[in-house]
Amino acid sequence: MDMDKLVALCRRRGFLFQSSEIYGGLNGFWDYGPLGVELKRNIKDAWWRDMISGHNELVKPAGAPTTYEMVGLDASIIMHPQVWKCSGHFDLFCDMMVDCRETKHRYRYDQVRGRWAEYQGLKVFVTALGENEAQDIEQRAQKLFKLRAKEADKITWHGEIISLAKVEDLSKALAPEATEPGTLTAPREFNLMFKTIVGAMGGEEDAAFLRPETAQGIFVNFKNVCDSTRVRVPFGIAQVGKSFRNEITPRNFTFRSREFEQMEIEFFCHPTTSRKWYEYWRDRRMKWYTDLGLAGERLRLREHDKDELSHYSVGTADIEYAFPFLSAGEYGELEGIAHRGDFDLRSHMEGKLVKNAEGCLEVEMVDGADGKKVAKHRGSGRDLTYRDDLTNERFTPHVIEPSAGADRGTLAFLCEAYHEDQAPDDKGDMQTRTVMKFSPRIAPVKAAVFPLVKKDGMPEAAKEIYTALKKRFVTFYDEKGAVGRRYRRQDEAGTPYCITVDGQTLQDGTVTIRDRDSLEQWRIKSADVVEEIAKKVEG
RNA sequence: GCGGGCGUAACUCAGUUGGUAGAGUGCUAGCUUCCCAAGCUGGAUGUCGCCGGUUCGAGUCCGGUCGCCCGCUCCA
Repeated sequence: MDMDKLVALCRRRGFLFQSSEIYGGLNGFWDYGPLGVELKRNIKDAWWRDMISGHNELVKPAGAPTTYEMVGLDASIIMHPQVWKCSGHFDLFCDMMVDCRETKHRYRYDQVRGRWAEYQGLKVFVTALGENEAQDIEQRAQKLFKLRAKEADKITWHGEIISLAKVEDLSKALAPEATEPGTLTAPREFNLMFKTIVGAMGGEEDAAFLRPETAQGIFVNFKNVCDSTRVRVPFGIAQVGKSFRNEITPRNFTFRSREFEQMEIEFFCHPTTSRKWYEYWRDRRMKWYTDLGLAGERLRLREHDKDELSHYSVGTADIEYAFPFLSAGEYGELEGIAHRGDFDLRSHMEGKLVKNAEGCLEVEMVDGADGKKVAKHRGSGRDLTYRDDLTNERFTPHVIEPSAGADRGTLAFLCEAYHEDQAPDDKGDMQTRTVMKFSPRIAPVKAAVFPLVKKDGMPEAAKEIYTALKKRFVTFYDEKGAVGRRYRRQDEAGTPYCITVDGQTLQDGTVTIRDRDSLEQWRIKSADVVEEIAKKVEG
């Protein structure tokens, strides 16, 4: 499938527009048009219904260890800045970076390390990356000074290996992959989170951030939900909402946007059953996509390798889609299902966590004012543990996080739906037909109603059917031009069913109903149209 | 962020050595039409991405900027 054709169709038919287009557009931001908003809403609604409001806590679903409860939440986009410090986003997303003009590589300013080397009056701060930094630094210094290995002792070394951040004059620094000194730019702030100011008179000390993920709103409300709803572990809290990240390179249509919408679940369970719950959610979420029509070879479930896992995770799987804009064999992430252990709740209790030498999580400490070690980012100090009031056991729940991208999902459904096939025109010649084969449940428009010709009372009969359908479904009415043209227009919008009033309708009260994919038509009573569409769309 | 390519109607694209912008499709009005886009007759549409410069005159030349595509980089 040609991505350019899909992009053109999305614009032409009103699925997606570039944000602020009349002003030249804004990179990384997109608007959903009249058809797009219906599609995306249908996807979000299906998710909410299937995961939360339609979940029956009395029945154990297939594959689940036990019954469980699901509730929803809608947290604010701007939260207390400490949330992002404890979650780790602040340190990770607000680094100072330096760029190398020669190699075009970018480094974290404080992570580049090196040592002062001097030879024949030339003093250079030689840097290196990786595990063998001491050895690499020596070799790179030799190379820079054009010395043989046996002449290595002609280099005078000053001080120990230190961070580049402690070097004042970057023009004397040899970048990790450069061949000459002085190629690094001045350190620049690198804000992956959107910064904003709270308060009309606020200054820098009132800085806050637009959330880079919805998940933290759930974690910080964990206790509120427990205290107000009588839910018992295991249970999940779900949330749909906008998140914001300054992506380095927004690209590939809406795939990597700076403003995007997430559908996230944080599922809280007992540590001993967490592995089983992880497997349950991984499989459940995969099935959700296939049930909605993302069923082909382009969709896959991929378990992360051990070394790919985040430091706190004991298991992660991605649901991925082979988007047409990716190279053959490459997949883009639609959803990640992560086993996060007790990392998040502990972070908000104790403070920002890091892995220690033994591989255990502990609060990251820094030197305080009086020389004592203090937490780098202090937690809330609130008790976020859970007490099972049947067993009286108190524990920090483990978390399974199925985190889906609503825009990425929408884009995948658009890609999957796009088809071109051959259909005969009124002369019997084959013509290329563009058809969006959405599953009826997510199709933006469920049905279109046409009078075959604009006379003989057909428009009146058609309008009656349209009015009845409109009460329950997004429906489209069209009486203009040749009926074939009207069918084709609906094909491009992905409307699964077209109802046509013809001469026979006026005699026996039946209409034709046309299937978008098979082009088959059959007759039903016009009084049965609403129920017939309901059966097809709602299953 | 870097390098390369590109930006003309809703879409796909023409537009010569600088001289006031065109086609097809689509859209639209009417007619025709009892079922799958190209039957007939009309109609509308562009600050030529944006800003500035050169010029008597810029879609065309120059600079900047924004956006898109490709390759690096980045992607919790």
